[in-house]
Amino acid sequence: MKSIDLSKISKFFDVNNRETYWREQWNKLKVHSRKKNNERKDNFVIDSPPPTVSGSLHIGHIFSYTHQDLIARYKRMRGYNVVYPMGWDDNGLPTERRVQNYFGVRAEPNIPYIENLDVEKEKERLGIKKKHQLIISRQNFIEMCSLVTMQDEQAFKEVFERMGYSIDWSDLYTTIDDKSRRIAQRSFLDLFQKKHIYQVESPTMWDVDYQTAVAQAEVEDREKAGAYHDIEFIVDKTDNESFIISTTRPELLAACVGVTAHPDDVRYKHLFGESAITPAFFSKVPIFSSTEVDPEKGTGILMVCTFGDQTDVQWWKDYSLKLRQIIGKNGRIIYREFGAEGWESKNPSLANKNYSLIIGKRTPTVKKIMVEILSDKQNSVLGDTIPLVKNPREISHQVRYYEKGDNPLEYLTTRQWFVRLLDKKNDLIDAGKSISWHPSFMYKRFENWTNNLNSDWCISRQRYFGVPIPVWYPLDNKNLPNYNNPILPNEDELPIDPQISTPSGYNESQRNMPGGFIAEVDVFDTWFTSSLSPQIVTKWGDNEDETHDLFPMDIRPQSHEIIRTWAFYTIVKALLHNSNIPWRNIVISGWVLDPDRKKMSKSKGNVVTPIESIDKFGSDSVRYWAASFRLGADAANDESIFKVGSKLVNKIFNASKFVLSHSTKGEKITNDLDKSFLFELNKTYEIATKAYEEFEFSIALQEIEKFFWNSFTDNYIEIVKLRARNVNNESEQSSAILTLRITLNIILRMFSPFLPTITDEVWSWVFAEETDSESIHLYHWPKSKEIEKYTNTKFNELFPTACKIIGLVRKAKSEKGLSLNSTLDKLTIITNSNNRKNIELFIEDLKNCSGAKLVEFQNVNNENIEVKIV
RNA sequence: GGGCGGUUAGCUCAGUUGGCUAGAGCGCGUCGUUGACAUCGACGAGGUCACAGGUUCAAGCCCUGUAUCGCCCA
Repeated sequence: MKSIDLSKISKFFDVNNRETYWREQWNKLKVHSRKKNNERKDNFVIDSPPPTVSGSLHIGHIFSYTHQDLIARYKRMRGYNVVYPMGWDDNGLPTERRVQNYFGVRAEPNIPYIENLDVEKEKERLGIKKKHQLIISRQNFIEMCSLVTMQDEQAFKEVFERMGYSIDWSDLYTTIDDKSRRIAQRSFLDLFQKKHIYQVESPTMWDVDYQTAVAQAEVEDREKAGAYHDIEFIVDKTDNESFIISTTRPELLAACVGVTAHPDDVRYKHLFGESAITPAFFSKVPIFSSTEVDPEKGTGILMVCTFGDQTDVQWWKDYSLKLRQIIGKNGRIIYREFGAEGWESKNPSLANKNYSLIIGKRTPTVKKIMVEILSDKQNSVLGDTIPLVKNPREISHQVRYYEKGDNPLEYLTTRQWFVRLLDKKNDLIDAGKSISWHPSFMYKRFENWTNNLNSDWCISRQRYFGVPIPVWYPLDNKNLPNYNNPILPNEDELPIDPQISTPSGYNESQRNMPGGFIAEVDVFDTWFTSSLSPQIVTKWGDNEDETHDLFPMDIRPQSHEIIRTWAFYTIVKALLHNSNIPWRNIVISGWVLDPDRKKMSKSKGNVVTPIESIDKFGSDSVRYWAASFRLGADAANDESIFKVGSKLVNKIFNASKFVLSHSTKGEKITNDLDKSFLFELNKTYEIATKAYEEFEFSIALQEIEKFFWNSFTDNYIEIVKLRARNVNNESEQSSAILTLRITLNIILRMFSPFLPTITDEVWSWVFAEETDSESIHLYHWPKSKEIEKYTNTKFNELFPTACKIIGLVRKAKSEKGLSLNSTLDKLTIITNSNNRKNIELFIEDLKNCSGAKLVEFQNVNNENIEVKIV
């Protein structure tokens, strides 16, 4: 039996140095490589989140990626072929912004591609100043995005490796690479063929800064200051009755197409069916009733505009109102002419004079101008009273924003592609129910979201760095596109960029020509691609398609704020493409909060990067911190827990030195106390394993740690220390040494998913050779028979009893001010005869550990145990 | 307004189907080091389990309500 020479092992564990060594070693041994063509039941597949690679990783990423890795490492030890891929999400707006600033370029549709583009030289050639943007093709823009993201990807990978994540890098993908583009476009073709996709020109939420449509999932409400403007309208009747509407959006008065109030509202009941005339623009609009109106709000009667909000859109559809769109794609008021068709006015010249004051302005300015216009009684319908009946009343209200945007969303009528979802709510909820959510209450978030969906999924974006929507449209003889008959590519041509590729049956010379074709310029919503992470990893539809072996996947780890996006859309895609759930389990990590309990975010400026903590405490300690929180629970970025982790690492290092410095030729565990101790180990093993199976790794960690520190180092080692050195009783000695080594071996394996570096370090001293397993991470999870074969149920209580007595002796010594290793002339144990019989089984260990020269018993008829020392 | 989660020691958190005197780590106090470890060990102080009712032989845990913090959605 091999043992170690204590004098050759350093006093402290050099974390940083050994981390580097072990990362190289794991790569060499291919510890994290998965096998292909394994049967589904032997694989454990993780649908790991591809981080957005614009910017840097923060400690919150490390928190949740550690949770995944704990599961990956555990399952690998359980004998599964663990498929743990990684992706980089480089697709989308954050990258676009960076590239624009970094290179000073901007993409636009219909710009020719330039091979080997050198931005500096091209600017010089065209005489463009350095700080001005060069307009380039989408393809060139995508190439630059790839360049920029590559640097981040390298940095991310280094942090992930430093943390010891057992990712199989051979499955790496990026959401803009050929494979992802191909599969995203294949997804589109499949959904199109299955008639889940449609294209329509209709009011859609629009961000005026990014100038793109956005989906419901990307919208957030923000509390903003606003003001009610009370404006007088006139009923279009001979007696000139008037009423006052209350609106927070006076800038849309020119877009007013109706007036509505609650059907039961006695104030306005008699008006339904009549028409009203707007001030300033003198449009005649219908007055109708709607139960959607809250009579308590404002004046109880309101104007309907195209479009102020979602209900305006609904009223517009339900009551077939006119379309008067006045806000352009850039958020500025566009040119309109009152008096023209659709823009009828009782006083076109005054209407146009007023309107000319707001053309080209943005909404905040328009609000102010409208207040001025409406403060002039000339602009009232009858020309006699001021239409703005009182000063605007300031309020605070919820305003809808694109989550990445700085200005409120507008509803613009544009042509967009949609995936039909509203008819699938029940199927989606059923799918969500058949997935196990960890923690289970997170399912409610999904259910609420799905139930509250109010629009189909808008998947087209008017952006550049994304996956192109793979369609063309035929052009008629007047050069107008026929959007109803899109031309789709063949599947084997994918991925394509319709601005570069030619549809079959056409020549490139027919591009943009009458009778020819025109390319779709939009790209997909980034979620359209990221929601395919399971299909991308399994290479769905490709030649080496692994769907059969890997799908549905086992777990989806993620955090809770993207349940409505990433989890939701992934469930959608799996349902529509595979008629299945994407994964059996979804495992949700909480957030990392700063010490003030605020969520870390770049905008708050409270982001902490992990590198400093890893340098200071070592990655095992950072992993310890992440592992000590249960799923779904938010965690504070608390340095004191990193410290606890590094203390544990150190303790493992030292205890292992002690245990492995002993060796024996014996092979039997004969001592009953040793057996009783192993029974305790078995209990810990069972609790930890069960917790792990339920992804409750924090409980597993807590149990293992408690056993290691309290039972093993503080008690068992202290109790058998002298016996393990006693060469005069070989069988007793070897029983102790074997117990120490078996226990250490099993504890190390149970700790190894949490603390992969220190456990492999210690494993390499002796156990690697004994087990013929060069890394602990290649060895299997402990099996209960490894422990149970040594236990003997008859004396299960011996070890707890021994701990109790040792505790009492320590307390007594402490109270007398004696040092713990002081000797005692006599130790008296006061208890009943049954306990006495048990204690006598380990009386020699007890003498050794307490320093007592003599142990006496005092018989009482009592289960309790008390001690006296002299 | 609807939904979800939290509220336990000075701090960070456990407490699994109700069951002995409510736990851990950190911090604090006292004491202790020549052989695994001072990045250690021992002992100790510290809690009306947010509040109010209720169910029960028994409630931190179950029920009702309230307060408060956070999140998701209108």
